[in-house]
Amino acid sequence: MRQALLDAAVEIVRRDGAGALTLRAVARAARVSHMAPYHHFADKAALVAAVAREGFRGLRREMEARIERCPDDPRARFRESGIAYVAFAVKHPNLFRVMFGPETADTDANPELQAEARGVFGLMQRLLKQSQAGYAIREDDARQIGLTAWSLVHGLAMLCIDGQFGPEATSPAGAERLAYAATGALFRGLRR
Amino acid sequence: MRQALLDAAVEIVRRDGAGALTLRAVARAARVSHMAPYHHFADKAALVAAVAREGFRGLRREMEARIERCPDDPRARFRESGIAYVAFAVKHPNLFRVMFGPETADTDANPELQAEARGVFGLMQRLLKQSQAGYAIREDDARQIGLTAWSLVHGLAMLCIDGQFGPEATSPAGAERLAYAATGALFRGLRR
DNA sequence: CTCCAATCTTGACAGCGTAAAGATGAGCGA
DNA sequence: TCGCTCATCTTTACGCTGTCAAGATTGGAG
Repeated sequence: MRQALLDAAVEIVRRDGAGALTLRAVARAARVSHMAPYHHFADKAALVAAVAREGFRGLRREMEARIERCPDDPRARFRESGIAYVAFAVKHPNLFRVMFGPETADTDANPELQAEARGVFGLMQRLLKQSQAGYAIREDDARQIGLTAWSLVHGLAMLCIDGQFGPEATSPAGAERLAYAATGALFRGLRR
Repeated sequence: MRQALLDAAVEIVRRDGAGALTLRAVARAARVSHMAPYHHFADKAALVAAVAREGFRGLRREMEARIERCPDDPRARFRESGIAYVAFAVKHPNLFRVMFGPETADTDANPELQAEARGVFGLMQRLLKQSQAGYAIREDDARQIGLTAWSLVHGLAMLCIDGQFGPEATSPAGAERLAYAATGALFRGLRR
């Protein structure tokens, strides 16, 4: 039952955005009374947090699937995880916005959600360290570089789904092209 | 009157976040009936867009003020504009979230807001071109580099105010330190 | 069989965005 | 001066929302 409600909530967010995510709409989709969800989620914020958690799990799954394409090149694995990050955002923009939306942000009271988010960053961090072990990346402060890389792909993802880069960036192909170029620039640096 | 309503709306967002932004609350703050705002804003989305526009103007003002610190170093000016971007987000997190929030994102029907956003990117783009003219940055596809830089500072700003970097990143000083490090990494590149 | 705890339902309330219609009042041609 | 017009503001009302309170159902432990 809880799973049915959660599935319905994710489906609503996917189709109509976070603004359409309503406890009553979820209850209707699950064909129960408008108060039934309260026996599985404390309040609306808890439901939103559960949706976000589902999103983080999906993001992590797609990142892990993608880096399996190149098991032997640590540097490419690190880079591809970032590409997958942007691709996920463009493929599931509404879900991505919920994952980093204001309803979710102040939920410091939700350690499970925070753990899931840290898991994504942890994956990138692990890939970065493996890249450094392969001597393909300078061994500067690993955390600082990880933060920089995360910021780059996160900002790219956000601006893509906000349409700030134009409509061509909202397609997976266009977004991935941008992500390849941006991560390449980060690897190389901007100097001549 | 319209300005009074808008000021009240900005104040509410600043203090209590976008969730507290309500047509009726704005009307109460301006001591008018709950329907008076409709004679100045078509609907709630228009009010939110106006608040976001105000935010973009403030962001641009802070960026322009900051780059005046170093009028002679084009490369530093470009970099400082990015630092100011992150600093603004941390200083006005609720406003920043409205500027890039979902209510604002789908408002492609609001060309004024879009123009204001493009103005911010245009400023960064201009500073980048001036950096290139000074031969301190390689003259690759300027738009691509601009997009990369914008993504980096935007993602850094978002993750800072989401608390993903921990509490120390939510202070202006901490966020600026992160922004210096991240932009430095982008300039230098990550290779050894 | 009984009882209890978990689960679900019904009903109510205030707050929200917004539609419809009435009130107010300043500006202006006669 | 009168009376019209139009922009502005108010009042009232509707359906939607999240949530509280209280009753109904039901399946398993004693």
